[in-house]
Amino acid sequence: MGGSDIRRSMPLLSIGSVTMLTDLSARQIRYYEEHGLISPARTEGNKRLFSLNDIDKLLEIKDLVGQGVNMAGIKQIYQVRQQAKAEEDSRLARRNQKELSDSELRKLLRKELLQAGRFHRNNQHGDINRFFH
DNA sequence: TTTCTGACA
DNA sequence: TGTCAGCA
Repeated sequence: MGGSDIRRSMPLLSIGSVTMLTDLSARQIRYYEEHGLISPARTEGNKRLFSLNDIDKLLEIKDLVGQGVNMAGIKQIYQVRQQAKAEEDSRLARRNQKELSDSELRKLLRKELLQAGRFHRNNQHGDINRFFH
């Protein structure tokens, strides 16, 4: 995820601009929104504002439709896509949690070793802390 | 003028 | 999906 995602999700295009950019009809664009394929922002006057991400998505949909894929098919594709996304997220979450656990473990080990060292005389071989971050 | 929602001779 | 109505 780049830091420029905010720019690509910035709402700025009217439906008129989107029809010119995608060559899709306003009817189609609204239809795809009805089916949850896109979620453009709204102005105070309830006008739709599309982002560059929306444009990309609409172009993908246009391709799929061009390949003869119907609404049900397109929905399935996005369903699978978001499911894979969710699994990836939880995978990363588990990894991050393990890293945190390792960090806690290292902290604990250092404490134990330092305490054990106090039973001997001053570290004649240098600071045991050199083994830690 | 453009966009919005709803409906269908 | 197109298109028209009636609003804002």
